[in-house]
Amino acid sequence: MESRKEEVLGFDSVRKSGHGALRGQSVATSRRTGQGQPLTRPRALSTVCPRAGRNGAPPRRSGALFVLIEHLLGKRLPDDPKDAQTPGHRLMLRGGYIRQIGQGIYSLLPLAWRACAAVEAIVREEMNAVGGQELLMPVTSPAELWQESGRWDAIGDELVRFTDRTDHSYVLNMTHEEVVVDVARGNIDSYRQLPCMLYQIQTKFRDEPRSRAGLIRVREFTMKDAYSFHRTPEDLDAYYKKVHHAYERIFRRVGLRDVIDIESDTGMMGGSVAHEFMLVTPIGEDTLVVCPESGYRANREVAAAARVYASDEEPQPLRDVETPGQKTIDEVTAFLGSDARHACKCVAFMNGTQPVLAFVRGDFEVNQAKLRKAASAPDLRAMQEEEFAAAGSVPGYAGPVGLDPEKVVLVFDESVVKSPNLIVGANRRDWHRTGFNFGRDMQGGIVADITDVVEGDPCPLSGKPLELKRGIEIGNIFQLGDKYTKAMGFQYNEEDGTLREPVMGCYGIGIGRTMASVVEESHDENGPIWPVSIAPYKVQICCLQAKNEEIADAARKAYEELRAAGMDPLLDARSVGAGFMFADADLVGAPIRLIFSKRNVAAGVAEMRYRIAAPPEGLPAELPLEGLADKVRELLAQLMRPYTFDGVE
RNA sequence: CGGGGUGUGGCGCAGUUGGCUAGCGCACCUGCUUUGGGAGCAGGGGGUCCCCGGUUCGAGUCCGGGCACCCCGACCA
Repeated sequence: MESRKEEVLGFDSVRKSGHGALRGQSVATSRRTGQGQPLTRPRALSTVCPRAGRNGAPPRRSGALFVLIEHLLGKRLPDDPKDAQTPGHRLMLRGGYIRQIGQGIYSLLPLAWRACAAVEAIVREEMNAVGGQELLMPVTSPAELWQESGRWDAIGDELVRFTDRTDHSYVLNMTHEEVVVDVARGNIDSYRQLPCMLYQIQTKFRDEPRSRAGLIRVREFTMKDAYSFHRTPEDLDAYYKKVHHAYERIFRRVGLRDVIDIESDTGMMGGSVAHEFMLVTPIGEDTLVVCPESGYRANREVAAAARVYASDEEPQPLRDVETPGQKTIDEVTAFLGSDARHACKCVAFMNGTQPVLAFVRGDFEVNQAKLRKAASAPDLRAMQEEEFAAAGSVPGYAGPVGLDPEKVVLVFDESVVKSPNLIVGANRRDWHRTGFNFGRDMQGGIVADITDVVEGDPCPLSGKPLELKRGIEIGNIFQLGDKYTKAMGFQYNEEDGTLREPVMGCYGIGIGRTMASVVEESHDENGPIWPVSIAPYKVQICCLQAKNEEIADAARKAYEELRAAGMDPLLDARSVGAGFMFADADLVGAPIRLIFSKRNVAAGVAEMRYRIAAPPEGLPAELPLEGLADKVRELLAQLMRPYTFDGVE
């Protein structure tokens, strides 16, 4: 295999006259295809000797190894691709970071992959630091495992299922609770082995109904997922806090600035306590509720508000009123000369075949995550018009009075329970009722908070106005409890000889999404501004006037010295205009740029440019070529400081 | 799954009521000249016009059906 590879990569086939093996047409022919395409892989890019450079640029030195920008796979474009929506997506397409292959499915080209690899390295360090053991679980798993946990039925189309040639059912794992519990139950028998944390960095597939914004929301993605097992909920809780802290370190180290942790919904993962780590950004898909006063912060799916519904209105009698053709809250209240605060909105759902009607005051919106939890209705979907009859109601005129609680689940928001004299639907066409008072006109049903928090609602902690923000979820942590260990029969021997199920936590980070979030947060119109910690290339050498032997030699010498000193610079010695070269360099986004030119080389210096969000004071504008590598290394160490903790905890 | 939009070389686009060999800019290749923020001249290569069917002497263009991708919504462990 090894010898074959060398032969195919054909280092010796670099032709004197011109192109490197990667571009050349005469490289070894692929035996399989016979089409004469050079068989290459990205790895080869960093080891292949480059071409001599066009137009008589200096020939390569024998034995020298370069990473030349013309060998860097990924075409950099002057125009914005039309499908790009967010700034980060646009720059990653323009810079040749990613290539879309289908809806929500991308190849990561070398630049993106290098940044992701840097993110992964940081994640590994921090997971190892909290005692994690890395392993690798498969992309697929048999249906039986998911039937054991109950999620084979509980999860919808998002879980991709398929059968093999012998008609056995499998899934593409969208998460790995089932698989990791299987691994753990086969390997952990004793309390002595607990606590235990296992993690992997692996591909997930979720058949999202809609992907968007490049790597921000995709169907196939790389995720770091970690799972911990504990003897007691207290131990889980303590460990959960440790991972929480590790996550803060990770997001700081990858250079994300505006990340907050918020309380979140546990959704179909189950469990009790959960937090999400959100990059706060207007392009985010989640709505966050925060209180600057108390520090309260939560996903809108679970956020609470301390609303007050005081009213001194006298209860009015319940009365039928004709409202021909008036269906919406706006229409009905306008027709009756009232307002949305005096109306009761009914939103109709189905949970499988079970009708679920949610009642909120007219000026609020139903929060489906809250409703799902309150009504124990995991499969909530909007009710179709033709399903209203079975629920005993009429679209546009649905109201709480007169429905059969045996057939219909009724959920009332506090805003309805505590507000007097509401306008409600009469459950017959063209009729409403006024003067509805919960308690007098309606008993029973489920009473719960099922509304969205709105801007300015009082904070549950401080009572001050809440603010709404948007965010991208880049990580989450859950306390799962014993849901999976119990369902899948994972037991261990306690000290006293009894059999017990461990309690479990799980902890995810989207690797590609984190990398893409960095670009969303840190860029200008010319390209990403990479944090030094995850920049695909930390140093780029730009050699202007590369046809001049002396200048090119100086640039190449610097390149070799930097490499020898353990750095991995990118060398651009193309015979192109300075503007062209700098524009490309901006798209690559190396934080440190060394510029070699006639006047710099004559002065015995490399000119320094920095692509850094907040450059520290006193960065050198040039460095002497003498001892350049050491100086650059020191500079890099200095620039890395904001992304490390320097032993300070 | 609903609503809207787009499919023409690697990217961005033009292509009239159906009519000549399908065009433009960028990118790419060759040569020369240039070289500090996307250079100039000359020459050159690259296209199943998303797919299938139909109408027609003739279809990128008209008709029917499909597919893909994007946006908004529904959905989202």
